[in-house]
Amino acid sequence: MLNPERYLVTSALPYANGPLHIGHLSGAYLSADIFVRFLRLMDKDVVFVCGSDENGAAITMRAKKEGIQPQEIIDKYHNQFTQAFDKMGISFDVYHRTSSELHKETAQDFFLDLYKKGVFQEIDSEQYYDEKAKQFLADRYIMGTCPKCGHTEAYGDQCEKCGSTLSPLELINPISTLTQEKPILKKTKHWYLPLNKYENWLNSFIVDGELDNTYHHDATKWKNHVIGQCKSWLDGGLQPRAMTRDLDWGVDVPHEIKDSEGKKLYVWMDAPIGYISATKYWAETNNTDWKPYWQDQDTALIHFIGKDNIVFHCLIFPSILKAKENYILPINVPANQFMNLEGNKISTSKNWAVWVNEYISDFPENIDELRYNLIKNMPEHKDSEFTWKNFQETNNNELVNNIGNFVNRVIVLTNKYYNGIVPEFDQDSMFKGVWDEDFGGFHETEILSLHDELQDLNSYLRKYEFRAALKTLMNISAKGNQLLQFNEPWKLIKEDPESVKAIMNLALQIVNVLSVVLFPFLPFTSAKLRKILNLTEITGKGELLELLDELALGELPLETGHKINKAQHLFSKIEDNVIQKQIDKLKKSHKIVDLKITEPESDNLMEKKAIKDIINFDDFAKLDLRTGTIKAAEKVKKADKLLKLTIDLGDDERTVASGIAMHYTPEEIIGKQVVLLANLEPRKIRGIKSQGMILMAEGSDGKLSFINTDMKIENGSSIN
RNA sequence: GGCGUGGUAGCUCAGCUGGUUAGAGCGCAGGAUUCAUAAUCCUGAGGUCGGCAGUUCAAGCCUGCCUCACGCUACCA
Repeated sequence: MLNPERYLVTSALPYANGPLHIGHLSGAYLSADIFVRFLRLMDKDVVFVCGSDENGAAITMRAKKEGIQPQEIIDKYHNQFTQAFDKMGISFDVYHRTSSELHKETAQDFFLDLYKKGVFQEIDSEQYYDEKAKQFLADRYIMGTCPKCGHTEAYGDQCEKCGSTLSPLELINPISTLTQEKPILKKTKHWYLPLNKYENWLNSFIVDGELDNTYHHDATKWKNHVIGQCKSWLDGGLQPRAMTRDLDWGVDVPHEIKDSEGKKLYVWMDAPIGYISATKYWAETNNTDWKPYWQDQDTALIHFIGKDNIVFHCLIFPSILKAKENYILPINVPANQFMNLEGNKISTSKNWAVWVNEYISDFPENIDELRYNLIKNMPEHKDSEFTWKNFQETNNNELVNNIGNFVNRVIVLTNKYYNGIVPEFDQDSMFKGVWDEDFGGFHETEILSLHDELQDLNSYLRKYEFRAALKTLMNISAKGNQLLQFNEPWKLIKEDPESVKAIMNLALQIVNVLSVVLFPFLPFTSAKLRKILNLTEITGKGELLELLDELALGELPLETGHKINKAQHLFSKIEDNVIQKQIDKLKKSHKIVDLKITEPESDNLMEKKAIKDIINFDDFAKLDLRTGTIKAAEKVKKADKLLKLTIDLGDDERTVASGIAMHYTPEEIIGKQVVLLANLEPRKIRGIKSQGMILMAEGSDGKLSFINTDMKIENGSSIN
């Protein structure tokens, strides 16, 4: 599709469960916004959709924790998101929400249609059910001991301590967080999308860019890490995925379907359809038809996301659309990697982040300055890093000194020499050119070079190379500075005022060009500059296309005789103390959480591990507990968490594999006295025959500690 | 351990299907200049392209092994 008739651009739906940080912006929103603004400048038909993802168990969890209704949570974050995106200049055509009726209908229609087509596999499985609360438990409503790291407060879907993905059935001692009761296993039915059936089809879509042996898109233009991750999944073989869950907050599985009571659509069947419902909402409010944007083959669909969403948007959602039939698929998914902050990963729970709403209130006049830095460091191909120091440097050295200064010198000189009137000039005037020094400069040839430069910028943006495009923009302004420096109009004005007119006119043309191409990147600065130039604001109605045409024809976009306004600074320097304050703030808030780590995680509803069922003395007597000393310890190869220990039990010696490598190094535990459960059935772990188990106490932060005797006691002593 | 992505000047990164003395921006050093927010312009220093081996007339780019970072995954009574 070389020249699509229209574009539909999406940004990942943010989850209405916590505030936005700069990582979100640099991942899925800024890139999409630049692209969309660019398309508008080129007079393309484009719709930019997004919205809040407001369903799922995590929202009810949070509501419960804060003691308010889920609706209040989603309203709070939805409003916060709307405001943050608006202030940051993210120019969605529609920002919708998945709690709306329109979305529910859309998602349900989708599901019902797939159901009627017989796409789903109905699978009965056993799931945890809370008899007291009379409901099936979502993964998030079950807590228990993580089978992988032993963390006692792991959720049914994930252990936040070791980060592993779990299924509720794996949890040891599961507890319902609703009632603190032990849940029972009960049969439940769910509908699965047989992704395995789409494997070949997906493979040619991803690897060759072909759909049913027909060209769809240029797969070589997709980012390596996107194709790489998809291939990795495809090579591993896809499994059917449940499209429904036993949840209490979300879109109901259509009631027409048997056994659908109490079941909700899972996020796969919910969030991406939010793009479609958002488009419908946009069409309704604009009195137009949504269908061409999702069903016409001449529409280019582009998903902007972070790397965590690749599989979702490249494999699962396309499969759903394929099953639905007559929907178009993305021509590209330019996923970004992650942005780190001051040497560490951005983390919401550790409060290591620059929050968008806080930035907005701390720097209400410096929105474009943040946009600039985030674009300059956008993690397009690998993880990148934001530092406040770098933020200050790019602002002071590039925005203020390069572009801001150039614009200012031109405006000041124009006002000084020509009373703010764009001067007429002689086309034959010659001066020192900046694009092609060999031939010397004529106004006309320089304008053509400027035109070429804009074409470069244009092609970078088409390729989603936003860093390179931004650099081209800065290069135009650097050329402007050279033009002034090479020709020194402040000297020349005395000897050759006619050439100065040509030079200044050219400089003004460059400034005018900047006011247009700034629009996708720094929209607020663009508007400010247009005011200084006494021109109408750029709104994205084909202005760049028009500009390119005029330049190619040798016409002057900024007409001679036009009167500009007085000079005004586009940017101002950011001082050290301001930056230091932000760094201090970041470190301080981080520390507070550090202290908290020793307390129970605030997210956990279950404060303490429940006492287990009563056992009788005989049960206890079965345990043979012995003291022992660690004689040797070594890391088990090919396993991150395992240590192979040799325990001295006096007259006996045991080999034990223990999952403590994340907590202790082999060196530091040799010689330590421990308590061993000596009559545990031996088990082979990673090729090692493990004969027993070391007793460990686990703190609420998940830290492990050896159980020890009060005083030194001989090895092999029994414990009662 | 498996899979994926990345490891290029002090910092942040470009380097297309392998082809002459490896590039940019920032920082640094020296010089020029004053219209401009002590801004600008010029020049320069600085890299055995993560390591080792191989394929080739020729490798930053291809192959193998190793290593480090990040992500997914596995082991972890």
